[in-house]
Amino acid sequence: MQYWLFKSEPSTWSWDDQMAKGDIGEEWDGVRNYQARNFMRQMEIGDRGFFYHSQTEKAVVGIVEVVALAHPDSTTDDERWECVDIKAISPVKTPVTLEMIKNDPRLAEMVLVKNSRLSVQPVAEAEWRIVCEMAGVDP
DNA sequence: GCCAACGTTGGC
DNA sequence: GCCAACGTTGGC
Repeated sequence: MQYWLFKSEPSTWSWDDQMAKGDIGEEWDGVRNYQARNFMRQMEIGDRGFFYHSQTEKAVVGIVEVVALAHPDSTTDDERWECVDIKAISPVKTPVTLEMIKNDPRLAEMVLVKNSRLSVQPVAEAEWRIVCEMAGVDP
């Protein structure tokens, strides 16, 4: 089991949009970055991830689960691009803001801090537990 | 709205 | 295969 972080602009695809899809989930499409795509190829069914709102909110707002392995991205004919499907598991009790993450020295190595532009990122197990604790959800 | 950081593209 | 130019992202 691995952990991930999915970043989205709420004006494009928000946590509310994701929850509205229920257990069926939705493609994490639109990724046009090789690093992000390669991480999605590594994902397995049942892997968990944080749903992060960039731009206005800049916070982890929900927990998601991978429900489909990487497959061609239906929004393009370009066969280079693939994506997984994810479904919402639960919202967090307390959104964990980027500021909170930056202020915790234990999270200084998070990709979110080190490479803020990467839209799909791996999360270390220790980081997962710490952020879950801050968010008030079970790891 | 600005700007820094980064990734991608294309000419050589 | 290098590197300059360009486009995009995201924090501030």
